[in-house]
Amino acid sequence: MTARTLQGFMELLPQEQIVMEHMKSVIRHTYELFGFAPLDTPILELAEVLLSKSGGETEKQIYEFKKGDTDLAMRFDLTVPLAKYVALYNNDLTFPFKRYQIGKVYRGERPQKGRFREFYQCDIDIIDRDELNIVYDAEVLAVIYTVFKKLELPAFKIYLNNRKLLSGFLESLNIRDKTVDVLRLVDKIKKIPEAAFLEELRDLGLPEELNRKILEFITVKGNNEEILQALAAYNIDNESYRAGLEELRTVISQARNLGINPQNIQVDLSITRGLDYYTGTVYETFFDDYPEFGSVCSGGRYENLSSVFMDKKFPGVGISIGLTRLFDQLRGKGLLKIGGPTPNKALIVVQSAAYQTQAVTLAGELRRHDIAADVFLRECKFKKKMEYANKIKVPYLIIIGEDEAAQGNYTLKNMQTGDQQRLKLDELIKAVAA
RNA sequence: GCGAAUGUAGCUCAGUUGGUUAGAGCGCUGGUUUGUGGUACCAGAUGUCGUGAGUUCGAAUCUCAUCAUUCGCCCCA
Repeated sequence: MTARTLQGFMELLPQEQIVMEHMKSVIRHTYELFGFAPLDTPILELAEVLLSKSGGETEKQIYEFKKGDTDLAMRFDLTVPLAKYVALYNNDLTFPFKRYQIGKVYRGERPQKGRFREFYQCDIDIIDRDELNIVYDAEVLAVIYTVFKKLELPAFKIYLNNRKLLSGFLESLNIRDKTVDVLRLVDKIKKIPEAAFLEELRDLGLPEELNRKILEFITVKGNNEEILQALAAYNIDNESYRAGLEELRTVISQARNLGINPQNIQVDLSITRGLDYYTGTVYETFFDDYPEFGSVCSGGRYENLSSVFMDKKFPGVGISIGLTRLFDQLRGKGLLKIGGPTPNKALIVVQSAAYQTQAVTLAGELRRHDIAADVFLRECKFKKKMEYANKIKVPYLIIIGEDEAAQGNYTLKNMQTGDQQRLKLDELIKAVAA
């Protein structure tokens, strides 16, 4: 029997896991800072629930199995479980309902770079009844912006668009029936040359003249203000188009009021998102210098979250950080500050077993002062104890030996600088806590 | 689901037209005399060369199969 881990499942060493947990904690705290409440739903659900609103692609990738007579499935994302949750508890929830959820989701697809079968999604969503204020679409941007800033990530941009613009535009060209196909193609524009894009449009049976217009429309360049102006200049007489433009304008201006640096958001009309339940604003986040990472955070607005479960209307807007991908790609580029494999601030070592009692007592004292500390208990040469302390990269080493015991003090060694000093208990605690 | 590539020590890899006991660096273990690590020096361990079969006097090297991994496409975080 050889030990191995399934492909597409991430497993980390302690020094990496510590960084991962830190990122999770920053995300969690930021989400709560914006007033989102925590939510946890089961990893397993009835298959019929998870497959309720999905297209063919989900069915192909979802892990599904039978236990007894029950058809079960592992959650594919956190949005469908949220839809079920809202349908189930809407009478007990207070709207607008803001929730966050950080959890693993499962997709049985072929693992590739940045693609996992088990990965963390860190979702936020705001759900309301009947109508949801458009300003929330800007708030979602502010949350992501704050998280990325706090995580000290490389330069990034949140690209946004409004689906109503393109669908209104296509409607005005009288090719509304091709909307889904065109959207799928638009999503690929960054990956394929323009000629190939035009050819694929031609394959849809659209006339050359329209195709040029579509290409021109989705590749409008400029800063946010310039793009908004260009969109207004199109002067398209279509209700959906006008609504989309107005929404986009509001989101941009409110984002500024929320304190987002305009450098970090960019209107991009080629962002459409594959998932067909989005109806308005859509988001995707990329790093300026690492486009190959793919989108590390995306989402959008949907008009009707729980429609498959009930008649009431619940519009929402949400976004999700793909934490596993984010972590994996940053690690691959050496962009993570990976430290030692221990959360300990101090390690206590004794010169000989005779001082074990003092060591254990001191550890208790440090922990009562909220200082993560540990006693090294393996009996070996003192040199080995030093090597251990060095290897786990613990910031402080506390030594107890004959002299210290006699004088009733401790030797505190800063492992980074090598400096050491003799301190009494209260001085020691102060020095380590600093 | 479709297409392509790659499998040699824990990791990254070398291994010359098939030729004897398969190598390097990093890491790991021990040591350089007993209260001090990170540097240096010395020594050491670890491989059924992915697996199975075939060709050959002889295979890490050639052929086939198989498994695994990786990279594209599709779709997505």
